[in-house]
Parts: sequence; structure tokens; C-alpha cells
Amino acid sequence: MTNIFEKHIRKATLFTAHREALYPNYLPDILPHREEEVDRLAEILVTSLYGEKPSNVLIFGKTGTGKTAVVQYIGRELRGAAEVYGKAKIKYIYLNCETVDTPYSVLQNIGNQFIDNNDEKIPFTGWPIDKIFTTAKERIDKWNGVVIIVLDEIDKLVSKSGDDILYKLAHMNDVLENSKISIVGISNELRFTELLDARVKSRLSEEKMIFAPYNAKQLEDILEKRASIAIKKDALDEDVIRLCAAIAAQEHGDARRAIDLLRISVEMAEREGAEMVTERHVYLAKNKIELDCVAEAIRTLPLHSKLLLLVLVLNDESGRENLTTGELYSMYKILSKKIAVSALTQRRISDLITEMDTLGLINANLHSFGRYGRTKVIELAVPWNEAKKVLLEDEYIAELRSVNLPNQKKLTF
DNA sequence: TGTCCACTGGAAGGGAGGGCTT
DNA sequence: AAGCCCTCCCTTCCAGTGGACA
Repeated sequence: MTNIFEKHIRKATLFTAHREALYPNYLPDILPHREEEVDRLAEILVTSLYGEKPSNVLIFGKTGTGKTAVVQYIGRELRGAAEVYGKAKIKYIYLNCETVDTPYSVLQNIGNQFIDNNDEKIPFTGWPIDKIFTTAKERIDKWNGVVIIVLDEIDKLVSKSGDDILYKLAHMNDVLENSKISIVGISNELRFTELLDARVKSRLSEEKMIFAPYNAKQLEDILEKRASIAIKKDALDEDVIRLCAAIAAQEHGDARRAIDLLRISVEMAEREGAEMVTERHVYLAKNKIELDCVAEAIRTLPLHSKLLLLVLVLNDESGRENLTTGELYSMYKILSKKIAVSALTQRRISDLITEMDTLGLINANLHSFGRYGRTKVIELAVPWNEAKKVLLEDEYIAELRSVNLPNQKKLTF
């Protein structure tokens, strides 16, 4: 009568009851080594408490430098302060432009934050932009307060949809009578303002902040704080935190990575039934994280990209060298024919190749062969056997399980 | 020195799919 | 039902290009 969960339940845990402190969305009570940034942003946004419009702010910094944490922290504090001291109503809207990445969805999300009983929800598609803009504007104005809109990963929005929406938002104040809005943009890319029209640029960057990466010592502090909440005393070997910090510091001081690394190290130790997390577990965790990232990236690829990747996998597997765009394309056409999927054009494939290059799944370098043309030379950037395992999970790809690529490289149709 | 290959990557636009408006 | 709008995924078209070769 043993329950299948029993052997797992019995196992002693190395976490305390607050392991959430090691999850990415955890917002701590204090943000170590970001005191100045918090203060500076608070100084800018404090005017909202008097019902005045704060300056627009642009925040720059690499991933994991605490931008999002600082902004969410400020949001929480601001709401608290508004209840106590506020003379005006404050709405703090956080949008991540990774997902909210079109003018339509930005306005839709904002507009739906201000719904009265009889207001209808703006649908996620269908309305003309003008109508959404007007609706959002009217609702904001009727609400009568200060609206702070945080656009995280604002560079994604601009690179995808242009800066028109930012122009509209930045100029919404000109047509608002009762409410005021200000924009806090967060970008990983310092050069992102180059994409902006001069008028938008000057409006948005009334204030600028740059978040420097954490160094190893600072990451150590952060990890210590989190570990003291989430992990049992004496469960960590003494060098574990230092090692996690050092590894993350090498990868441009990404705190999120450091925290993930620590959490997964503990999980690895737990799974082994170890009583203590050691450096070995950290290395295991590092390996696991890297492979999981790759697997997830491959899994979510569209079919045609998977086919392209499969060509590269099969090519690697049979010990052949790099492929050019033309070679890759002709082999891709063979595979798509085999599973009765109509092949995309070379132009489109060229974009898919660039996408996978950006994802880090492949390396595609432009190379000129002089008289013999100019093309990308493409190779797999991940272990072929790992990639193959994940690719075969796809039912279409699985049909190609035992396919062999023709030996000759050039193929004509 | 000019030619010319094998693409690259920008621009424009089609059409399917979501949904609203009249 | 017909006519719109917005987004996504693609196609078509095409000017542009680094560098080996004649």
C-alpha cells in the first residue's frame, strides 16, 4: 500500500517554506545594490502623488540588472504611498512588450485598465486603431488621475511596430483635460533611441537612467539574502554561493541567472538525496539550464524552422561540414517534400535562418566566396544529438526519423 | 580593373484569420 | 451579410555587395 509519491515525500527538503524567494518573479522587501536607482526613480515619480505629471523616464541596462524589479518595487511603494499621502488617484500600469508588442495590444491593455460598470471590454482584435485610441483616451480622462505606464522591453515594441504608438502615447497629454500620463520605458538596448523619431526621443527621454551590471560581489550579496529566506541553514557548502555569483558575473552580471542557478543547484542536490549542496551540484545545474533553454527554444520553433534544423542535425551527424544557404535550402526542400508540406521560398527561409541565429541555435556568418558568390555559412550551435532528441518529439519531424540526406551537396530540380 | 556569382535584406503587398460595424 | 480594420506569415521583386578570378 505504498503510494507512488511516498518515496518523494519522505525525502528531506533543503528548502525552507519560502522557496519562492528563489523564483524570478519574487519581489524582495529590499533590493540590494539598487538603493540609488530606487531613490532616483522615486524622486522622479513622487510628483504623481501631488497629482502632477512626472517626467517620462527611459531606463537602460542588460538583462538581470534589476530594472524590472526596481520598477515593480516602485510601483508597489507608490500604490502604498498614494493610499496614505496621495492627493490624487494613481494608476500604475506595467506592460511587457515582449508579449504586448503591437500598437493595438498596447492601447487595448491600457484601455481595459479603466473599465466602468457599463464600459465594454476592448476585444483583443477587431477595432480600428483610432477608435481604440479615442476610447482609451476618454476612459483615462474620465478616470481623472495620474497614469504611469511602464513599457518593459520597449525596444521590442519599437523594432516590431515602429515608434508611432510611442508618439501617440507621449502626445496623449496634449489632448487630456483631467488626467495626466507619463511613460517609463525599459530597454535592454542602449542604442534603442536611435530607432526613434527625434520628437518621440526628446519626449520620452526627459529622464534617463542606466543600470550597470552587478559584479560578482554584489551578486553574492543578493544570493545570500535570497538564500537566507529560501534555503535551510547549513544546507549550502560554503563556496556554492560564491560559485553561482562568479558564473553569473561572467555572463554580464545577470542576477536572474544567478538566482536560477542557485535554485536549480539546490534542486539537483535534493533529487540526489544529498544533505548539502556542493559545487558539483552547481555545475550540474549550469549544464541543465543550458540544455533546458536549448530544448525549449527548439520545441517552440515553427515547423519549417525545425526542418531546417533537422537538415543541420543530419548533416552534423554524418560528419559533414557547414552548409551554405543554397545547400541548406535545397535539402530542406527534399525533406518538406517527403512529409508533403509545401516548401517556403528562399527569401522566407533566409529570415528563419536569421531568427535561429539570433536564438543561438545556429551560427550563420556572412561569407564571400568571391567569384563563387556571397552567402551565409551555417552550422549548428548546439549538440546535434540533443537537438535531434527534441526535434523528434514533433510528430511531423518524427516521420523523417530514418531519412538520409543525399551525399552530394548541390541538388538541382 | 572590371566582372559576376549567390546570395542578402529592404519594400511592398497579398490573403487568411481574428473580430467589429452597419 | 457585406464591408472594415489589424496582425501574422508569406511571396514577389529587386537593388546591393565582398571578393576570387580573368
